[in-house]
Amino acid sequence: MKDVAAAAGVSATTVSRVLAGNYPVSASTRKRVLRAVQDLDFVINAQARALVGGSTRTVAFIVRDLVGPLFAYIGQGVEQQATAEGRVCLVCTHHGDADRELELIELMREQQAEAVVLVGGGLRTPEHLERMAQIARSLERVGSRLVLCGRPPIGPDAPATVVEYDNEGGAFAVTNYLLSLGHRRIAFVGAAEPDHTTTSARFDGFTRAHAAHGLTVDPGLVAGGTFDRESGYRQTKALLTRDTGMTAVVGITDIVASGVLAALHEAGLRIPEDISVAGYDDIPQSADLNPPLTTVHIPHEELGRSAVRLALHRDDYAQDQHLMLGTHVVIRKSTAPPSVPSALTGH
Amino acid sequence: MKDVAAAAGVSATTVSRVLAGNYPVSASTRKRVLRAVQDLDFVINAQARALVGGSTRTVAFIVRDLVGPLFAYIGQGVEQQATAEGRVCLVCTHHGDADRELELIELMREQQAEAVVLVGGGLRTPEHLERMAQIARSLERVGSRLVLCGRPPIGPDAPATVVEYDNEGGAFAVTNYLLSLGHRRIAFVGAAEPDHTTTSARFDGFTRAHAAHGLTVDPGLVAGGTFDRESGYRQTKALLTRDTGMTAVVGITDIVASGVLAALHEAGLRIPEDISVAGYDDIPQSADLNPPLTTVHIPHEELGRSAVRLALHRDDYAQDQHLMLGTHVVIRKSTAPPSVPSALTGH
DNA sequence: CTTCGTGTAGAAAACGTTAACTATGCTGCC
DNA sequence: GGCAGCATAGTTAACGTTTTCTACACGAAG
Repeated sequence: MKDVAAAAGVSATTVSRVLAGNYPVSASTRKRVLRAVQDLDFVINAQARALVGGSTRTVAFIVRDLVGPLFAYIGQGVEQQATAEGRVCLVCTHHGDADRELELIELMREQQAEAVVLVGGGLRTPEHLERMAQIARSLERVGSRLVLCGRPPIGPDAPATVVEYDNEGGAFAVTNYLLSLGHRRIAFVGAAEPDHTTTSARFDGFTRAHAAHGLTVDPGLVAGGTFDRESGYRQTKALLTRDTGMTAVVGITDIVASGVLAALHEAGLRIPEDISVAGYDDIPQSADLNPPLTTVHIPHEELGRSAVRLALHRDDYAQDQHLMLGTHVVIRKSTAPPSVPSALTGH
Repeated sequence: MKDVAAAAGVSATTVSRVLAGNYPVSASTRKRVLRAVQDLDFVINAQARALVGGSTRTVAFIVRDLVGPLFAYIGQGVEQQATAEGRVCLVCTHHGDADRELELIELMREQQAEAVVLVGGGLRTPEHLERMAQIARSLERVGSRLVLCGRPPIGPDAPATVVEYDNEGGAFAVTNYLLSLGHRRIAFVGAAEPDHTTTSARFDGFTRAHAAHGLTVDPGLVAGGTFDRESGYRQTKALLTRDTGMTAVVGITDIVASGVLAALHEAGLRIPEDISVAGYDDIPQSADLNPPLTTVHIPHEELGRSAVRLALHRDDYAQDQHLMLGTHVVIRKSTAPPSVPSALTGH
């Protein structure tokens, strides 16, 4: 910048003012400065500006993986809103490791991010919650803001913005839909990690729908596993060997459901004639699966956008730092009434 | 940091040294400092450190969209390698706007990113190439590095790291495969934007394979469109109304191919019995399409990792700043010999 | 007993920018 | 003509680190 100032025959302050445009500068001076900026191909140093200006104009988002379509869509929302608000985006992945997640938040605190958006579900043990609350307070102290996007609040005292969706309600709705079709033996694939907010909320909805129909969930129909396709495939294989009498399967995720579908196809079962399948998330490619998948829609992008919007304008939205967005079932071709409902009901 | 120093009864210099660990500090002093850091919940200011230390330890990657699975996988590679090298990742999207892409590079120059990775194909007009070369030089001047990931080099004089894959070769191979099966009327969907590197390379491979069989491409079988599913769907609809006699379709992208499949299904055509379909990219969900898609595999993640590795260690890999990774055809169920090959050959 | 080296600590300058303050030359008014 | 007020530009300090240089004490060697 000194070089530019010298080339234009002015002081550094004037250059700064021309670039920022927040102070009157005469037209001729402005022209000379701009000319020098061009000639020297000068760009401002964002670090130095942040150091004195107070804000880095940076939003961080921390996500399980870049490749999971759900995360990608939420991430897209975060990025778009951040860009729209003139911010730059930092991104990190933790691959499902809760401790790594905390480390990353710390790293983002060093980076002085204006907001740190945690995308997707997370661990919910008392210790982890306590550490998270502490981190939320640490962030607040440096003027940053913790944002939970797709995850329930940490606690009443922790300063955090929360934008979640009705996870449990969606699971209730899709399970209820299957039950209404006449299914009584519904498997749930992907129930491991009971301390994970997404897992527990979805399983709770599954259970509550059964209860609403006066039924209890058969533990033999509950399979564990992780959030990937491979897991859905393997767990379904295992279920099939056990002769559970299931007529429908709910995958905890569309990705998991695609593994479920693969295993069922391999076993020669027709979908939905022989067995119904439902997923969760409504990722775009669900419509292209074979058959197109019945699932629960989440307002992915809106989730990400709101997260950033609320966090950056938290003075304007002061009393509104907890948003719950709705979910709804999307019925496609992978679900139908069971073929011999009465015969199986009493199983 | 001054607070920590005061709390520990030492100077700021000493605190810095304890944290950096690059200077001998007595055990007792270290303990006191660490204690104060804990008590005050201190984190270093990355901006200030970057300002004096010279490096921001930041890698930027600029991508069309976060949600395209191809980009996501390459991005994943970038992020992983950057993290492995102790860097932090900045991400931006340009949604296919080439000018916006240039703006973003400029923005990343302000951010003093150590490397700026451009993911995916791009525009290739003379003017754009010239501006790009200029930007590459600008980046070099501030110690940063332009990295082209999945795009051919700008020119011999532009300082850039290039990690590309054999785009044209893959298109040749998959087209050649269809021709070998006996197809003679092969449509190409997604050929708009002829100045786009990805489009032109893939179309060139398509053309060259025809030439190798002594054939020329019928312009009536070449459909335009963009890189999304909707475009594949619409273009295929249009092709179907024109009675082209096509027995196979190559989608410029797996995403486009999924739209092609949808349109063909809707028209009541069986795949591959009535018509074959191939895609490009081998995104993971291609295996779950109906039917599983024959496509061209790209080493997505390796592409991203190499890009970062080469850029950050360009003194070690000085003479090796242009890498070309291989592609290969993945044969699945969406392709088969044409049902009445001889009848259509002479079309 | 001086001198030297070594281990540890601090002071001061520097990084590139902005903000608060100060200075200069005009214009216009009494 | 003197002076208030305004438009424009410059000076200086500050942001939070690291780095370079300097300082001090202590033990060992001559």
